[in-house]
Amino acid sequence: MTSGRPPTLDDVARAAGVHKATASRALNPATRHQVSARTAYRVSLEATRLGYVPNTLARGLRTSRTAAVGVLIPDLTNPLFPPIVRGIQDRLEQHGYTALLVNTDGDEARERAEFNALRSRRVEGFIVATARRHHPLLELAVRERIPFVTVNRSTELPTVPAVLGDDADGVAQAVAHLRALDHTRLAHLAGPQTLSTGYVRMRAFRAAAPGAAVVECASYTEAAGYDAARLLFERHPHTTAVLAGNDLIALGTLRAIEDLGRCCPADVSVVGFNDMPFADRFRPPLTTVHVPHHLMGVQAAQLLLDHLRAAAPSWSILLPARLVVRGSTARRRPGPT
Amino acid sequence: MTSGRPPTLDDVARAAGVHKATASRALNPATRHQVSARTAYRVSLEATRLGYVPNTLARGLRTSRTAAVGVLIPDLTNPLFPPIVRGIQDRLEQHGYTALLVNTDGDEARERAEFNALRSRRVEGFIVATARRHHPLLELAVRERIPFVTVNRSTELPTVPAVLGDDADGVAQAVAHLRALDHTRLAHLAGPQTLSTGYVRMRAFRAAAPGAAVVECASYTEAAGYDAARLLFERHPHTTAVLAGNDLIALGTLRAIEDLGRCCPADVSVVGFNDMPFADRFRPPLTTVHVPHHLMGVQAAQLLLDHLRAAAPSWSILLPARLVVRGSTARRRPGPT
DNA sequence: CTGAAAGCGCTTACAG
DNA sequence: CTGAAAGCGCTTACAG
Repeated sequence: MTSGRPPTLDDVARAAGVHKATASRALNPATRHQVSARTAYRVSLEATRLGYVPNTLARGLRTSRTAAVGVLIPDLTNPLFPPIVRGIQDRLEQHGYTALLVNTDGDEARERAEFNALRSRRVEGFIVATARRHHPLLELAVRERIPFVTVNRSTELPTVPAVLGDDADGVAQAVAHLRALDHTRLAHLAGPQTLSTGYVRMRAFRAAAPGAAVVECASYTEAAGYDAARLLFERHPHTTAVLAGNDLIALGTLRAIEDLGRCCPADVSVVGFNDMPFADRFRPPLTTVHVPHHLMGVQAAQLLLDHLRAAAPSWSILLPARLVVRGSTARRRPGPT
Repeated sequence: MTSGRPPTLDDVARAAGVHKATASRALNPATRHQVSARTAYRVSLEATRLGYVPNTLARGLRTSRTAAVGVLIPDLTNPLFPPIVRGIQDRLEQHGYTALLVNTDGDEARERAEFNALRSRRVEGFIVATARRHHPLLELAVRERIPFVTVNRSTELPTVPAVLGDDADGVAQAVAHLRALDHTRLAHLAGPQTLSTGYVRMRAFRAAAPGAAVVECASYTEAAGYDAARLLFERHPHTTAVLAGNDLIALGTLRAIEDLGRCCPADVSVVGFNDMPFADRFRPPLTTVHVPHHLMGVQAAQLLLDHLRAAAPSWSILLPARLVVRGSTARRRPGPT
């Protein structure tokens, strides 16, 4: 029954008594009409009988369309990325495409190596979640006219389509919320300024709260958030409200607050960014800016797909952000301060 | 500078003044020694100068080795899977392999379609995290001698290598912990019995706590955990300790306890399973059985790789589970019961 | 409507 | 050490 190698188109053709070119046309929905109904039927029958699975590599070699795209993310275990990736996969799959996913861990050399590995698999384009504001590899990609879009983060090259959350608006909502709770001594624990998210959120914060304290975190991690928060409370002990660069930084901030013998939200309010999965189950439940990550992935995939079909100039997409108020923010306690 | 199509091996060969067969040998580390040092150097030089990226599809077509494996998971946004996938990717990458990842959402038809799509890309084998105890598709894969291993869950076919956590031991530890806290009215909210994890944990619970209440959840989700917990407390209101089938079921249980006006851990202790990311940040911090998911992925990838190299009969791997005690379990309150 | 032929970009026995 | 040739499994103008 099962021979050593999987059946080829030629095997199917022979079994159906036709030439492999005819079998090819019969099996491809786009060319089926070029073939008599009877032939199409016989070929399909033999194909299923033999368990024929077309060889995508061979087709790709011939047509130079692989129906694969590369997806670059920093780290899949960062809770931000699974929903984005899932959105990408869902939309790609609808179009018969496959995502080839790689982690870069923020390492430039590794990113370059992975990028080339993906090119050697002849992906038709890239979805990039690792963009930095200045990004030599992406400059190269632009020069070589390699189709790509960025997601969540952008790069400071013109003409690169991006799918982003409306970070500036999210920050404005967060600051307005804290103001409405009577907080006057605000601070921002900013994400890395090499990343567009860190930069945009910080600028929006400065615009909304001129003169307020800002400390930059070394990375978007709980540990970096903890360190930055310690520094912040050392320098500005009377801070009563913190806008964190993202939810992981917020988690680090919560730990720092606890270690300092203070309490969130009684003494200090904390707002995160992203609304990561299970943020509502934390202690305290995290007030945070929700960004529609799954949708972001879907839109990024769609944008790339559009780009691949028509070489037409593409646009960027800004998705709405929305403050979600939970337990980590409270009215400022009227006190001696 | 940049022509329309990417440079081929023949372009490089011509630029270096040799035949493409020679260029091929020069560029492949395994055959470089068949070529003079001078030629090897010249070819490499031209390759980098032209920005040559070998076409993996063409190579794969010729050698029938694609250096790709398919990975089947239920849903990437389930927090259990990112660490496993990351482990798989890390080990695969070390060997120059790539993972092709697909989500099945527990849908059998979809799984079959994805499976065939992956076969059409000529993956060399599969890592399956979607295994059910009875699994027609995997039976087919065994019959057709398609190399695969299962991870986290197993299937009831002999000869299929699996990488699993030691669930039975994890359950034993959890029950011992609850007993040590004086709990006598234990209950288990079991995972689906169609899955090896649900089945094995339930059997281990029955063995450790004969006669104790067991309710099966419809799925490994928070919602199903909530429903099952409501049912449990209706039937067995005096339950003081619950072992949940996994952490998501535990989260549903916590919500049910709250809705019933009771308190965890004061009234009811809850133990989860898996130690999902940020389980320590929940309210209350979740006592749970830690399973080394990243390592699990690494081992699964290694096992498949071994399998691909030597057709030798392979083995299974059982990784240690370890109870992590946090805030959701406490000594039973001496009361009127 | 169908077949014969060429070719996508590689690798690898086979000669020399 | 190097080259010429065949072939992996498809698709697609080109004839008929």
